[in-house]
Amino acid sequence: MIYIDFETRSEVDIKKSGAWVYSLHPSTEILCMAVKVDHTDVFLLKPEQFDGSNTNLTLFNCVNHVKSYISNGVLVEAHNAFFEKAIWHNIMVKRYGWPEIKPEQWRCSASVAAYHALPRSLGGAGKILGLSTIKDDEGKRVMLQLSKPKPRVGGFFEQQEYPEKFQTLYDYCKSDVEAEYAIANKLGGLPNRELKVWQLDQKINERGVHIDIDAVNKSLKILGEYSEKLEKELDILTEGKITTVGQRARILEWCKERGEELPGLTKADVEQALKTVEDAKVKRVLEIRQALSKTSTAKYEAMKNSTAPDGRIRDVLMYHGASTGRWSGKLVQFQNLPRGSIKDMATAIKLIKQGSASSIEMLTDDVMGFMSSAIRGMVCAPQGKKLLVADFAAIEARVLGWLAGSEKMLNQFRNGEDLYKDMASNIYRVDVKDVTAEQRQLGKAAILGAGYGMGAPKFYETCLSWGIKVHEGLAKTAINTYRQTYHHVRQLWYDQEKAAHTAVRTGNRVECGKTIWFMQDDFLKCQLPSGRCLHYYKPELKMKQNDWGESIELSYLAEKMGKAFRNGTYGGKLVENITQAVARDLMADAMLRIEDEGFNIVLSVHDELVAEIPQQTALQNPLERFCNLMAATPNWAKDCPVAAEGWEGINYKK
DNA sequence: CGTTCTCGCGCG
DNA sequence: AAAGCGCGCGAGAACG
Repeated sequence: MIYIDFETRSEVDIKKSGAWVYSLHPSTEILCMAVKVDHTDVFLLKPEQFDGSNTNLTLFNCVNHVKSYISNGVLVEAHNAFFEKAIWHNIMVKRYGWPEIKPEQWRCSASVAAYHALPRSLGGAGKILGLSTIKDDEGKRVMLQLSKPKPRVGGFFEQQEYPEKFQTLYDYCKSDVEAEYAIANKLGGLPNRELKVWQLDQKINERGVHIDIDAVNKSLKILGEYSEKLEKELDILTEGKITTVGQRARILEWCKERGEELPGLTKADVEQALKTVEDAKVKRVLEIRQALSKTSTAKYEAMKNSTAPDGRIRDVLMYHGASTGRWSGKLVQFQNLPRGSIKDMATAIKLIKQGSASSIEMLTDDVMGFMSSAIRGMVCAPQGKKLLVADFAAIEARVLGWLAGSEKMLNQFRNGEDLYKDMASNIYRVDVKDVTAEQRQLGKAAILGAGYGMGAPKFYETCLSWGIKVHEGLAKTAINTYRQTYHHVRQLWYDQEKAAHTAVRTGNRVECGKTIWFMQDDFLKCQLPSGRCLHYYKPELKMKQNDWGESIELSYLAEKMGKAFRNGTYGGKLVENITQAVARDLMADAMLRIEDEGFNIVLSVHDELVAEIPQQTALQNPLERFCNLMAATPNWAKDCPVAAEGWEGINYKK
């Protein structure tokens, strides 16, 4: 195994453009590369040494050895390998003529850390694992300094001028490789199945998602014109006291001065206030706040910054981004695109491409809403191709029913019954055929919300935030009805909590339904039906005083913003973790099957898959095949009622 | 002036 | 038997 780490510099902001666009830019340069071969000492190469010159004999031999190892297929590990891959392919190979490293040779220590539910960052993982080779803050500071142009004056810090800074950088680079090695030593690699999943993740990330960049540019123009207009109005309206809609404190203060006191400025607060506010100016300010608070502009900016010359954005999926194993998003976060309400996306995009705010204003008075709705459509199939999109139907509810062994719920899904209506009929004690649309809404909220132990007060709040009519008594009835109807689910909360506690207390292996809890090294592990494990680092049981008395709480070590803290957990939460994790495993399995059959996956959004295929294909009915592959269950979930449905088109939409 | 923290918002 | 959960990003405020 070879461990590597690059330090680079560029005019491009990697945070904004992503590693791929960064690595393609002509201003991007390698400052140094640290290499460790197995357990031998780390050595450092500067660019002028990449061809073997300017070195002593030892280093010269090292260079040649590493090149031949790589050509012979040795494994290469990096921390967040996508970055090293991009630099390798676009700079080491293209500029310096080094051999390509094949996809199957790469390993990533960050993905291993993430698999263990540890911090993804090198420093964070090293720190929480108690490794001695932790990152030095001074080194990091210097790295950040040397990696980008000097503030204001421009130009880079050069080695001749700042030899000490460069020495700090070289040491930092070498220590990063040592830290990477230490983490790899401590945690090992991914289990075989997960290695396959990670390799697929990399394939998808390298393929990228295609963007209609012309439409993005036109959208930015429209958004710019329109928000400028509204901000000007805001400025005039408030006599310069408020200049942007993000000025939370100023807005609240200004409203108060005019006799309209708001509890806050959340979406719901503003909606509520708009109903009652008398003052016309306050009303207009809130309207503008509402219109411009949409995150759409930022999304379009992010797309523009990260789209490569070939029209694709790469590295938008983060493997095992959530502790449950779900993917999370990067750069343009494609996991939280607004659903939008545009029916005819193709026509909407055509309109946007005409590029004028006024023509959209003629169509709708909610320009920002329209632009926000159109974001999904920026993702599109390139020339000659089309998108296949499919999603799992109510996957978490199905998995929960399956894990809990609730025959009632499983049969409802197998028979294609409407669970929401049935739930409503039980809550309101009316016949299923008499359930009103409004009653069904509450039934739906209960099915979606009550599965992980939510109590009546929280359920009441949740319903309100979803705009569902409810009162405290009704919320209580709904929660009780859910717990009675699906009592196996409730039982699962208690069983999982007990099993986890027992495993921590005794160190024994504890089977619980379809999962197995056990301790290994410093982790409490929960083995899922797929064989993958959930991880809880350094678990502890402690007495805790609650509203309802004293009880034993399970907690584990987590990290946020570089700070370690104990995260308490309990039955409902564990069941949620397991359910989400199993749904993710079904997705990962589907992805492997689908990619294997020649569909090119470009996005995965928890329960939804987007793939590209040529418009002309030999396949009879590609969409049907796609959905069938997605809904097929692996051996470990044979009796889990999974269903998928989809559509095909040029522009992505909901 | 740059970094860190918090809040709010979008999705599942 | 009481507790919904999982993310990332942008913007402003707070901090140093």
